[in-house]
Amino acid sequence: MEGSAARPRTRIQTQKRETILEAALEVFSTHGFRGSTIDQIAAAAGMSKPNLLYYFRRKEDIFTTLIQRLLDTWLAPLRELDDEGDPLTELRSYIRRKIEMARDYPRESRIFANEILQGAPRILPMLEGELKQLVDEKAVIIRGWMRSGRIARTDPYHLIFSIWATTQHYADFDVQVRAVLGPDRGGDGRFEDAARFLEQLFVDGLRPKG
Amino acid sequence: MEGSAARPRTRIQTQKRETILEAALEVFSTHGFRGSTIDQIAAAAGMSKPNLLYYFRRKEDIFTTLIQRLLDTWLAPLRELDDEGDPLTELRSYIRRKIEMARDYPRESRIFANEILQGAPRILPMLEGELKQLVDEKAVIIRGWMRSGRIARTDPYHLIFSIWATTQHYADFDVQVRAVLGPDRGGDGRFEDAARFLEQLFVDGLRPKG
DNA sequence: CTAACCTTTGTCCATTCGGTCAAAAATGCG
DNA sequence: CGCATTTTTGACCGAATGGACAAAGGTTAG
Repeated sequence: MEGSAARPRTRIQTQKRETILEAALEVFSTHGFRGSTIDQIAAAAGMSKPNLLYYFRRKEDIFTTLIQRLLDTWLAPLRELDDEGDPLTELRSYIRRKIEMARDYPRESRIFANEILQGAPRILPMLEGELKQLVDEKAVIIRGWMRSGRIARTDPYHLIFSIWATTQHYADFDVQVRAVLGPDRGGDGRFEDAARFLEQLFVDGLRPKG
Repeated sequence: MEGSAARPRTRIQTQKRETILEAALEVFSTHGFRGSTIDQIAAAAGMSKPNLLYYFRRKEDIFTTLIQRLLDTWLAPLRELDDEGDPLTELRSYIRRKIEMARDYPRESRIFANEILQGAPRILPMLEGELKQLVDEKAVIIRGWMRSGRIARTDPYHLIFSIWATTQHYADFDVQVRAVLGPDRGGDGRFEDAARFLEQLFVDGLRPKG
């Protein structure tokens, strides 16, 4: 049977494909799609290039499979934003979850950043579809909070963008963050500091006036 | 005489090197260093590959020359942050300048983003040197404003990071921003909307309490 | 055991890419 | 003009890369 079929049958296939995707995440996230080679991924996965190509016919198949799977994980925090909750608490939790993801899953963040930076040639449909739809939904919720005066009136889309930007910054631009903070402050504490700063900024910035 | 010498003598050399750097900015900013080819740059500059290599011996020489020149432009807005001015006004102007740069010079932003995403292999010294030094200076100023109670107490480094992140987001992730905003709101107005949102967020978020 | 199927590998190929080189063309100068 | 210097180009090279393929090695069920 064809190994690279969409639905792997055997346990060994599932497992090896998993190994490959993990290796691909590592490689793609640091070099981008074009900068990564099949050999690198194969080496990281501990197998030969032809063997890897038995499980995924083309380099691009690895990438698209990987990124499709990642998108769900990546959007999970926003999905959890709850209409029913207290607005400032909800937003604070969202920020905290996003910072934790930047800390714990920086590769996932970087792989998206890399792709989008280059014009999102392979994932534009996802951005215009799944992503836009989710953001539209949540923007309605946020606007509702604003209308009822529970947070300050502002643009919900740019609010979401700014949360994405500030939190993912600590994954995507980690080298720069550490370079600027220097050896003293660039340690593990930087995520906690960032979380505190951002929660303060957004909570104070969004607290309803008057 | 050797064309690729550090100091070009003739007018034609200066001019052609300029043409190459402009073309390189275009190419590097969309594909990153590794993803860009000398042929692409040569084509964009309207000359043959060997001719380009007459002016710059190696691909990396083009990149480092370009990025060294860009750094000054890129840091100019932060340099202008003035000790003497009114804190909130100064920060508001800084944000506005940065948004304008994201709108008018997105390629410059992307070239840095690309490089840093990949671990800043070619510019790490600049980040640890020039950049860190400038940020350290400005952090002192900002901390002074906090001490005197003119803005809320918080972490000046993360404040600067968050301004970078939010403003550059509109250059680096432009495709995503436009995809999410959709055809209606994704037009030219998005930068103005972003500027308004960010000024409000930071001014309200930093206004001294009590 | 053996036949059918799954997995792995060595080898090979066409293309792309960074870079070289020598020769040709253009330019500047006395 | 005539010579020297600068600029441009076509041809070429070795290394890297994505991918194909057939043969070899394993595994499993009857």
